[in-house]
Amino acid sequence: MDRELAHEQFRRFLKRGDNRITPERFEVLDFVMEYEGHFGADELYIKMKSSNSNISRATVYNTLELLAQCELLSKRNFGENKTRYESNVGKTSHDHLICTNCGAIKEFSEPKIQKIVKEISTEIGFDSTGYSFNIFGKCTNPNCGQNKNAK
Amino acid sequence: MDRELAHEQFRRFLKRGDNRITPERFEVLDFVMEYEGHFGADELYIKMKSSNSNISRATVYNTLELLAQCELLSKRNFGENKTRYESNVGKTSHDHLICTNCGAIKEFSEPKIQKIVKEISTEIGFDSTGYSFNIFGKCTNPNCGQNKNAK
DNA sequence: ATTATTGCAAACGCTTTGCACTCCC
DNA sequence: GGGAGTGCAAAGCGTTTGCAATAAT
Repeated sequence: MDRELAHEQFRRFLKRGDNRITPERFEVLDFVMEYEGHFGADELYIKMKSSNSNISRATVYNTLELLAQCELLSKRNFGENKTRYESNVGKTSHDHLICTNCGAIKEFSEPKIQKIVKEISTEIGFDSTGYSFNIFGKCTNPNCGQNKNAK
Repeated sequence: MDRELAHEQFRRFLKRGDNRITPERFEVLDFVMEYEGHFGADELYIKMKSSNSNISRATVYNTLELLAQCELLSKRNFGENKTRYESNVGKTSHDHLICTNCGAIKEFSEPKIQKIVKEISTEIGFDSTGYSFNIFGKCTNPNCGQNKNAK
């Protein structure tokens, strides 16, 4: 089961790095896996608090960083000056199209990109650990532009 | 001459959008073109202030947004939750490798990326206006890791 | 017992806002 | 003269920090 595997992966990661196994860290992981789509760190904190968790902001922020290092979580940035996260559990790697008009986010996979990342890194002399690729534009949703959440 | 052309391009852009031609806007443009490499909005504001300009923060931020719309300026995000800008005057389009260890930024051009952006946008049904592509990793500079500015 | 981790609150850095004044059209 | 644009200061927002208390090793 995904949840157990994720816990196991996180536990191994923590031990490997001499980090302690704390209930708070696994509580954060559980909330992360429940999330559909992308979320901000503070958003997750608020959500946990309103579910009667006793977690602190600092712990949420720290744990998200650990989960990202552990690759259970992807860090994204959609050009809004805040970090967004997305669980990797049960998902394949992908990139995003962001509608700058209504805020809609669509996913796509394009294997050529990984290849390009490798080629460029080798060419320039760079030990690449990841990349970020976003396409911005306007989506074809007929209701596009009615969403007040867009910038 | 580049400076005159840029002014002319900005002037036309402003008129087209019913924006006013103000000395402050061209003052910002001049400072932008002087900058080598990437800079933050506040950084530019401070620099202008210390050059005895009477510019305000609000005007700098507003004008940078206009210059980006006008395509005299590129907006970048290197995963630090702040917007970075880079003058397009006298430069060709490119993307970046960011060293997460020392903060070094290298540029590269890869025409395949534009092609991919077009293909994906068509496929998904999306009217793309731009993209952002960053590769993260570790550079091969022997002094890498000694720079305290890196995250 | 030791010391990493936690919760809390306050500070931080970048950006946006509200307002009265200014000056482009 | 009207209203977009300006300068200023303060507020906003996401994130980080310092510290005493707690709990994993």
